[in-house]
Amino acid sequence: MGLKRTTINDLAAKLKISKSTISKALKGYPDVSDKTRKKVLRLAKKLNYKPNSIASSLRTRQTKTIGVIVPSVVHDFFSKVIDGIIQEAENKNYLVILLQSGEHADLEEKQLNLLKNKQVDGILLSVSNETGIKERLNKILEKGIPVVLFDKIIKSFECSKVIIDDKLAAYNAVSYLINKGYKRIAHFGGVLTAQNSIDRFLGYKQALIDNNLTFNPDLVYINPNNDDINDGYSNAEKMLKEHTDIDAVFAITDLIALGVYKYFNEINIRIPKDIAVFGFSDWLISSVITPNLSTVKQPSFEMGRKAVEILIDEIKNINNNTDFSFQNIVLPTSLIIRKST
Amino acid sequence: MGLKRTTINDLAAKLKISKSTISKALKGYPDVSDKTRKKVLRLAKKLNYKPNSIASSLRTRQTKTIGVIVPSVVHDFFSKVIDGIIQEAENKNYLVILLQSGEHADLEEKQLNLLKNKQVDGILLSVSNETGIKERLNKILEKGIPVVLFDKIIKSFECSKVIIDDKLAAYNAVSYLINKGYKRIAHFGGVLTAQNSIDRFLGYKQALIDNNLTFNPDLVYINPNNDDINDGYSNAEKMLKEHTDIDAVFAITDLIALGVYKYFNEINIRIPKDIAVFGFSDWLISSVITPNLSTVKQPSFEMGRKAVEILIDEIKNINNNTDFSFQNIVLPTSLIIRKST
DNA sequence: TTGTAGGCGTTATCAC
DNA sequence: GTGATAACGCCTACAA
Repeated sequence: MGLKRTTINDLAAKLKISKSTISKALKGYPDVSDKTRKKVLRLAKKLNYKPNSIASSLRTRQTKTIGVIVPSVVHDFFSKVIDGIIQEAENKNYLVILLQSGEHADLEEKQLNLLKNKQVDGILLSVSNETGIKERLNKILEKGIPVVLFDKIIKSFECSKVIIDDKLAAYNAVSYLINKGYKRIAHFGGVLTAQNSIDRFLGYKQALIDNNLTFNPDLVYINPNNDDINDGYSNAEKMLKEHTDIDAVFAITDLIALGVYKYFNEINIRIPKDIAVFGFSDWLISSVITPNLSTVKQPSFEMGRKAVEILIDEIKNINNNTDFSFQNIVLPTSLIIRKST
Repeated sequence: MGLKRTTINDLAAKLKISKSTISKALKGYPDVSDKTRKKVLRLAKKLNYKPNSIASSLRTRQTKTIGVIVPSVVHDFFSKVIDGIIQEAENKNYLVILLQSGEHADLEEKQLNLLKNKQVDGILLSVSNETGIKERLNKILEKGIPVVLFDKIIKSFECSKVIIDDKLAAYNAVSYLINKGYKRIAHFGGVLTAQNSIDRFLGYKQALIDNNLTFNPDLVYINPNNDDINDGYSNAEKMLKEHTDIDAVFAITDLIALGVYKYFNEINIRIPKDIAVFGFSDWLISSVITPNLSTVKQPSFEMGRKAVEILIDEIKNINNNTDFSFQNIVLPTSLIIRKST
């Protein structure tokens, strides 16, 4: 059976060279003669030697692996972020362990511990909507392992972050609506435990105020799940029961906007003629539906890529005992204006 | 500095108990007295002891980690499969390392080797469209590590597989079109190096033949990238230049169908009145576009879940030296009939 | 330039 | 019920 993989010891035995020399030859250390290096390399190839990275990890305390936790993978935005993460990690010779919190703080905590036990070199996290994460994070992450938060962050947690300016993006979107002449603008927001929900709400509110429109809390509808079309659907129904003069909806995500579309379609409300709709995130779907949806474009792939870049820099700095300070990267967004507004 | 994590040795030193006993106590072995077990557990908790799974892996030759390679993560279908994979793996206390081949056989091969070096306990793979994979797979995977292929498989490679019956699903879809009265049905297929492209094409062809319609190779349009709307778009344009009598299109994926939608919209061809369109995969988008798209529903989450289940069974069997035979699981699909046909 | 020796943290075997 | 010892495969001072 060829079941046993060849190890450094096997090479050493066959070649009658000490295993330290083998190791050095394999890793291209300068203090090995060309002759022996070649001998080693040749046999290594012949016996199909592959380093056992577990053994190496135990010894060097580096796994060349990062852990990633997102609320969900089945998600246009997060899947693109993950794409960026995996690709950049691979460029830098890191592997990615992926976990989904499902927006549950308990699971998130458990997963964080799993990753630590697995000795990942660093963690990328987009936090769940549940509250009280900060204290847990503090406790779990106090010891040495670098963490970079992206997209869904906790402001007060001290670490590097890669985000967009949710407040500004929302502000711009709503300002655009106002400039277009819409005056009774409802907001279909998220639960206000999540920082990005808060910021998008704040941007909405500020845009109204700065444009001398009154902010009316009654026009704010909370969607328990940002990514559930049904939430948008039922809030649209609710809104139209309570108000007859709405002329635009600013939704926290494209999926909520889609729920609005669905209900409006059913009762023959025309978009944007009767009521305009603005989304957030630019899901694939948004450019294809009729009328296609105006939305906020987020740099998803780049967010993942950048988060990895920062994380790996921090890992290196820690290994070299180099001082470094946390970064707070704010990636630019843009409005995509289409037919729904 | 609390930088150093507490180890079994620390516990042993503090408690003046040998580390072997500590280890046993920690893992709930029966041959440890209640008294010492409690002592150990208490101190472990107090010092926040967490096992180092790397050390354990080196010793036990089990990493409790599986590797997964898919063509792409930004993909409605694969993201759902991955969801199923991660969740089932987590249920069984396995972690998932995720990699994307981008349909490149070279990268795929490199990644397979990476995963092996990382000592993953098993691999889940959905192969790329490029050819010649089988020989490479044989070479890479000859030694002991179990592999389960899913969705995009290589028929002749000997291992367990989790798939759908692509040919039957396509056959059913096209038969449905024929029964509805459509007679000049074009196929927008994929490159014929991929088994599922081949099978969907074969299903299309067989349905025509069984219903006494002539199969015309000119009505088959190949899309280099199954998931590129633009391919569907340009083939739609090409098709209408070459044929004026087409009354239905059976597309290999919903995204190709969307490309068809896009072109038809631009030149005011009405779906399904002028030409019907049938998709494959039931992307989220398909239920929302106008007219919403008839398509084939695949059990994506379940496919991932089942693949993990089989893989972990095989891992266990190998560890126990139990014989087992490869499974070939064919998951059921169904037609979702909507407004586009 | 090469080799020796020890250890990373855990687990398994065997003796006490 | 407990402990001594070795081993998993690799890396790295340090010595020769």
